Amino acid sequence: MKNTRNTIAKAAIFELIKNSKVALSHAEIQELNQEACDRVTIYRILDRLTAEDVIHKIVTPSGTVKYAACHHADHEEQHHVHNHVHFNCEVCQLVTCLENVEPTFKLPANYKVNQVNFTVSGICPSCAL
Amino acid sequence: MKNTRNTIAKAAIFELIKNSKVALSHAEIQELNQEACDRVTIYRILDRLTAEDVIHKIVTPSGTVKYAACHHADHEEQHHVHNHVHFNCEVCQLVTCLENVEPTFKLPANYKVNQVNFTVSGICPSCAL
DNA sequence: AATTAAACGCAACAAAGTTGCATTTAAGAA
DNA sequence: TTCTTAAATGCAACTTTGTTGCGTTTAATT
Ligand SMILES: [Mn+2]
Ligand SMILES: [Mn+2]
Ligand SMILES: [Zn+2]
Ligand SMILES: [Zn+2]
Repeated sequence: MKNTRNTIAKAAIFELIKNSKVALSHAEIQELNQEACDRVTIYRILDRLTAEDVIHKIVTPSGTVKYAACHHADHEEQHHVHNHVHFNCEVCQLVTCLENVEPTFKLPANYKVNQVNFTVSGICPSCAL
Repeated sequence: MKNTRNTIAKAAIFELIKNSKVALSHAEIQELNQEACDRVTIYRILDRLTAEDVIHKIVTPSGTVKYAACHHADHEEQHHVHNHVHFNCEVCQLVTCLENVEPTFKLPANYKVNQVNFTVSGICPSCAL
């Protein structure tokens, strides 16, 4: 694996994502980070954190990209598959990892799975009241 | 429901999507259509066809948006839920609807589902050879 | 044929993401 | 500690993707 360095910006952005109860977009991260580093740097840090498997990328049906921390045990698996469901509320727009909801499905023969992206959109319990 | 008209451009684009074995992006559609109409018009037609439920939108883990024809029986349901899996090959980049693969999952109480987007990426049978 | 709102083209804009390159800096070696 | 070097950053420029406003065209109904 290629060498990776622990920089201030990387640590700060990881903290933001780890402490958030909901998935964050690039724009939200930039704002939360008080513009402490360049937009481009954030893109690159997000790519690195994703490659290191400490955060994962979520793409909603509307096309917006968000990031959330991984909650699997460290180094438990070489390359974790994020097969849990992400819920995207159409009202509050928040995206949450439903870590306990893991869909079961069976692909036809000879398909090799590397990554899954399960996103469900609708209305979350808070907005349903 | 709002009035919708059958224009030449709309019919042409629907044909392209219907006759394609794989899901198509906006850019691919524009090229296949020989630039016969404006980019903006294509965006609007895709929105209309999606609203009419004759095509559906697929967002891949890499963030690219594609469209595929719906294969459910016409008017079978008021608002069809596209709960089948889409496979995105990392080698050939093609996105295919696996109509027969419908994951089962159970959300916690009080979540209302309106739409799902299940995308699996990896290596397709053709590229695995 | 007349009417009318849907659809269109075009220009301008906005958001999201990428690339190249000079400069800075984390981290291991001396 | 200092030296070394490739990783990481900032900045500018650019591309790709999608949106909006508005005047004109056109499908569909009367
Ligand atoms: Mn995870
Ligand atoms: Mn369908
Ligand atoms: Zn909500
Ligand atoms: Zn393939």
